[in-house]
Amino acid sequence: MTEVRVRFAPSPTGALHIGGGHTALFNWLWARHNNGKFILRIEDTDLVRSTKEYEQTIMSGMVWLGLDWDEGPDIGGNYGPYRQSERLDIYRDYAEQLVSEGKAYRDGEAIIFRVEPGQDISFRDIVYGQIDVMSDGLREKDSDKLKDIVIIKSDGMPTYNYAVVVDDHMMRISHVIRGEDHISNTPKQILLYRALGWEVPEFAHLPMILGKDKKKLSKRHGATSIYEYRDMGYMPDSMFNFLALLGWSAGDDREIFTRSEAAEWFELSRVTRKAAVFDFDKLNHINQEHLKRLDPSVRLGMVRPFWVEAGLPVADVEAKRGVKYLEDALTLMEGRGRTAKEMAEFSDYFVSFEPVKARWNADGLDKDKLRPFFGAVFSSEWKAEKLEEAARSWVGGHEGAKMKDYAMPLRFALTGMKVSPGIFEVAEHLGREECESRLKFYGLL
RNA sequence: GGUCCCAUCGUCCAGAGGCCUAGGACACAGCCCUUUCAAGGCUGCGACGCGGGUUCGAAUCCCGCUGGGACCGCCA
Repeated sequence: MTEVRVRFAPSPTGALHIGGGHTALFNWLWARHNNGKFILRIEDTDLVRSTKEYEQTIMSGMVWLGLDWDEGPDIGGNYGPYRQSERLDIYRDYAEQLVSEGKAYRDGEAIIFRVEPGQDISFRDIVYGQIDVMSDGLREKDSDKLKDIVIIKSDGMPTYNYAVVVDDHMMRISHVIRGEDHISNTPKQILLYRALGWEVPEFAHLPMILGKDKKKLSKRHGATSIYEYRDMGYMPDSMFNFLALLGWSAGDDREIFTRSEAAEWFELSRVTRKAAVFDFDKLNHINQEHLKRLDPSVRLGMVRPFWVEAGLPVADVEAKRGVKYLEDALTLMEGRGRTAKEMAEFSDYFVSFEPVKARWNADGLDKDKLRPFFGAVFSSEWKAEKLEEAARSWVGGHEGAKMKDYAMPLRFALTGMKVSPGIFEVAEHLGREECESRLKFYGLL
């Protein structure tokens, strides 16, 4: 069996979007599953829209997702160059060859490939199966005229359908894995492979990703670029996991997995044919699951930037109480919040008293009634179990007193929140000194 | 207009003729747990688009219809 070589070939005319990330991901999975090579090729033949900045952005998006490539414009490889704009001579040479063989003709500066009728250009797609097409089907829009294929544009640049064939062949691509929107381009490319006398690679088309309204994902659906998800607090592991599940499954109930597990289990033959809807609820759930499984130190790394962004003195706290204090705070938060950003918002009181004060209001609070309770709690050893014990025995000793009537004010005073982890755990972690100072600030102690 | 593709719960996936009174996950509803909210546990709601075949038997195979989608650019 020949080596598996696949490629992701974005054009640097925009950021890495969800659809692109999905395609790149499946290529990566197939390469890694087969111990093959994953190649990054930049298709920058659209002179006006391509920029180096976008090329950079796309690469950093892939790095964020954890998709590393083995050959590419930045690291080179044996089949470069990996930027189409640097391969112009190659395209030119083969185009001239086609002209000299009478298979293509000139039209001004452009070179056009002649499409002969009556040819069977069917192919077998790994995902979609047999796709039957005749060259007679290649017609111009709203016309019955057969359409020849432009291969070199008037500006000297190759067209997509032509460059892709030349590059995939020369880069020894074994499997062309790309979006379903390319199925109808494939027969044209097969024509070119045949004219050039080259072996046709395997094709595997991937289902499209749709928005909630079942229309192709676009700006209207909100976040479409990968980075927006990073900024919202989604983790690359989750994004990877979620995207992998769009159009593929391991065949059983395994839904939460790592990159290497996915690579191990992945099979092109298990890819679905139906377009998939991008569902935020599912993404949220997957993110939450990954957030739960994270190492404390990694989790802190995810959440920290959002605390900093909110203007909280994270560095000070780290210096004063140690990194472990923050890590443990987040361990307490486990299962709360579906994104790192939410988790940061829900736990700000561990970092600073300021946001607590900002949320505070004393409406309906009977401080005189509360003080004896807090006094009893503070007379206990500063351990969650002991604190709870003290609280329960105080409540038990006062006719008609209910735990929630006391625990809730305590929670609100300490956190400024109506919801939090167990309040005695929170108190223990905050520490006696800090709790005392917070309660005293409000005159509750 | 032409060519091609798709069609199982609201959504993502299982299902490759009998194991399906169609399974799991998300979402939703309820219950349990409980100092709150999550998490967790349990229960419920909920789908094979329609019509013909083939077969002893069809979600699974075939045909038609309907409904979606992609492409038809000197964009990729």
